[in-house]
Amino acid sequence: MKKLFLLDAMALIYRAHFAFAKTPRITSTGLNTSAVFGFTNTLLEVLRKENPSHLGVAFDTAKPTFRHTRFEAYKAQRQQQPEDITIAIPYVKRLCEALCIPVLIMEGYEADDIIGTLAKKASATGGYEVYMMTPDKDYGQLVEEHVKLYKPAFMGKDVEIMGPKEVCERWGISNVDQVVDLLGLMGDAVDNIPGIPGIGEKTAVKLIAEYGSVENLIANVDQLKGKMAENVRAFAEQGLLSKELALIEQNVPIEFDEKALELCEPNRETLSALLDELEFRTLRKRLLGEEPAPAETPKTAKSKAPTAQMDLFGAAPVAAIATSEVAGQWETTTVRRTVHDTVHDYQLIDTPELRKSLAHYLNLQDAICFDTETTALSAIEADLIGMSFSYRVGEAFYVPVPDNREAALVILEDFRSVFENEAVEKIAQNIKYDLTVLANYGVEVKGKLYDTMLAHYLIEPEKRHNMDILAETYLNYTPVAIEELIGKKGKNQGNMRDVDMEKIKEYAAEDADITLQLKEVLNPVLQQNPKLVSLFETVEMPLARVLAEVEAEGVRLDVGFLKELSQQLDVDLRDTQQRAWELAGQEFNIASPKQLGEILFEKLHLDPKAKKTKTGQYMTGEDVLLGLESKHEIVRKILDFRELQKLKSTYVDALPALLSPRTGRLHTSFNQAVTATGRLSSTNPNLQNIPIRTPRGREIRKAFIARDEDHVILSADYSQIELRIMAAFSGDASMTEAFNQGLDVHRATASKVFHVPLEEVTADMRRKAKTVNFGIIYGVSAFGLSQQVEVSRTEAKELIDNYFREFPAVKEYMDESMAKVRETGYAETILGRRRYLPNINSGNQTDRGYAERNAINAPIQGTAADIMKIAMVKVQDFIRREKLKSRMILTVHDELVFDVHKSELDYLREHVNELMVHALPLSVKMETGMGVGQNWLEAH
DNA sequence: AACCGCTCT
DNA sequence: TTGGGAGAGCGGTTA
Repeated sequence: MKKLFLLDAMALIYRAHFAFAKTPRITSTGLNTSAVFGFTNTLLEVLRKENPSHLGVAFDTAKPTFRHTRFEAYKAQRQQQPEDITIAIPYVKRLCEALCIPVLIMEGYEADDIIGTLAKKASATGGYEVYMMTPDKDYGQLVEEHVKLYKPAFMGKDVEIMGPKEVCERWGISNVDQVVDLLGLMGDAVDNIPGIPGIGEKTAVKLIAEYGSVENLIANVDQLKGKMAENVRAFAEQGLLSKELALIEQNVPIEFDEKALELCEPNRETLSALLDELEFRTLRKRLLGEEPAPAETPKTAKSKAPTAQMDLFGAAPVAAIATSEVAGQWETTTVRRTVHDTVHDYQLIDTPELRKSLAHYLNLQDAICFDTETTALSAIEADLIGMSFSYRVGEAFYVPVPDNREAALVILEDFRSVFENEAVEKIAQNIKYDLTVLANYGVEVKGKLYDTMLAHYLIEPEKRHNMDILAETYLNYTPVAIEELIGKKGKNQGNMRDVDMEKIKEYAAEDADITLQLKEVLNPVLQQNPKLVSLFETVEMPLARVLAEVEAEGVRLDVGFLKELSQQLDVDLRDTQQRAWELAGQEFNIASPKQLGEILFEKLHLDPKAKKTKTGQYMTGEDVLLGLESKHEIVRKILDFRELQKLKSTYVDALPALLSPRTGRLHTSFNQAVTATGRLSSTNPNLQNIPIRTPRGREIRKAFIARDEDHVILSADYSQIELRIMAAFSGDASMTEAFNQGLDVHRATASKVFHVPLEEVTADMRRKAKTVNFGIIYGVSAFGLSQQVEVSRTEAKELIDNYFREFPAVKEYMDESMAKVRETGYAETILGRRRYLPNINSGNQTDRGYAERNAINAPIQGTAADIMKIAMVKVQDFIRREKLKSRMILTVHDELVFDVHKSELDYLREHVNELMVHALPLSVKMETGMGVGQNWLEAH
């Protein structure tokens, strides 16, 4: 049986383009090659894995198709094709030609019509197994016994091959022809098929299961009720049209030329030139087996181990350890990987002798790279499956760890000396995770730490920092995906324990190897900026250790209290909903902004000029609703409902579910490499957004309690840290003075701006001044300010003008900040943490404005983060040094929270205050606020 | 998956 | 007259 692959170039190009959206591949000449690269990889993967006998690549034409002529609206409002894609298409065509693959184009038809037609023709000959390669779902309609849908691997998902059975199961239909009925109802945003409003996938599947087709559904519309019946009636024609649009043409006047589709030899010259132009170095090497210029292999740190001869297959570590008596027991696998064309040597270390020998050699190194394999994403819950080590590029070792905890501890003992060796630097990607896992097995990792993720965070704070992306960007290498081992996420995700040892070894060892290589590449970049080196070594790396400890400590949660609160909220919620329904005169989903908007503005006509969002929905945000509060009783009910619903679902019900089964406590996870400014973030759960503003929300803080009767919660927060930094950076005399004299800075500001003595400042004046103070930090405009303070635009402008007149240095500082960014391209904190703001020179005023505000905010917010990070490191050092029973348990941007043993309260409070205030002295002094209580609320 | 809305500093 | 202060994460709805 011959094997024919038909590729939908357009769909694959689009997919590749968006897959690389966050970190596009750019050549030295500025050409974005993401789409071409993605497509090429997909194409080569098929050639390698599937070994087709025939292959063709179909494109759309730029000319209008029969769909355009038949349906005017078709693709009318389809968004403009991204420029990078337009540019990519000719390259993809050239690539196909160089690879001797026919390019299938037919004027007036789209790629799917061509593929549909050829698939049917090929299938009719009886000699072909046809695979249509595309991520598009509408191809489902073409599937038959020997014509299959081939969905390429994507974002960790495996390749998926769908025959008629799979397609029908996927959509819950009885016949693949019904795919078009489904699309007719639910529409398809990508292909600009409108469908029927209000019908999504779920509903469409249900309706087609019952009625079989769009036509039959329309004929039986009387059996439907409510909104659904209305929609189907009103949009019946659109539904039929949509179905027709979704139908793929299978009679395109195109010949099925078997000879032309046969695979043939690439044109090496054309291909070589093209790959050079695209700067696809690895691909070039792999396809043509030659390099334009010998690429330099990264060199590892100088090793103390005996250096062995490197042969082509890099058997160095075998020789290196051959001096030991266990030589010969090393099970060496040397694999020449076709995908990456990389030579490596990964070894399985699974006997006591091998482990001891490995540990011996690890202890001789200046630096080692390691990684842990575990059973869970959450480090707190994870069981160790194995560890990998590497100290020379291309060489790595994998040590499996048994399921049984006792046995696991025995193995860890073999490596305790290594982890606790102060003289050996430890390199890892996201090292906090590994520290936590090992700590749970009683192993403390000592010595200098080097986290490649954090190094990259300092180099490129706004990019992504996961290892796979770093490897692709800096090593031009695609590592084995974890999904290849345990499958995609979801209910059927496999357990790493069940995976073949050889595969785990390759995967795990590779991670250590790659991480080591990344350090070799990233560190020189970091070293170019001495301030970043210092920030990395004295702040970020020590902090990673601190965070691991804080996370592992966790917080005690009063579950009984939350349970009661939940029941109370439930009652209140029902009441509020009932009352809102009565006031609306009908039941509706209050949580649906869409339905709510319709009730408020179309049924109750609360605001004739209600604003809509860009997606055509009424805006129903809190500020809008507050403006309507006096118009109708229902508005208050809706605001109440929203508050209750938020509290219940996001906090009261969610938090207890996240308690650790192991410790019974709540362990957040701090992310040290996500924010653009240097702040930390907190997830699973986010403990940095626990309510405090409203009385009812505040209650939730009562659930965060001290560990027992001998402990209390201590909260310590920096007072006005960002404003103090602003005062210090600008050198503004009166603001500095206000702080250094310990005045209420907002009151002092009001006094100046409104020209009244301090004691005559009213509450309202202070409120306005406070808003301006905050607004300034963010680079506010008059309009934005007027919204916040609820004053007229004129008054807001006056306020700002007065402000700048009274605090001229602040104005100067803001201008200087922007000027500096215009000149250098980045904003910088006091410790040299950078944020790149290329849009500061953009012609687009929205983009430029955003960059300008960031030029002001980033150094301030970032410096506050720097200071807090230093304080945390110092405070934790103090707690360790003094061997206190008290623990740091949370950090919320400018606040630290402790679970304090009562006997240590005064001592700790005093030192925490000192360490925070003097963490990084500025010309404006810092102040803290401290509070103590049985729970987090009382501590404020 | 995108959006809307809402929580925090 | 519409763009119109910063940084985050999460739950619910909708398509």
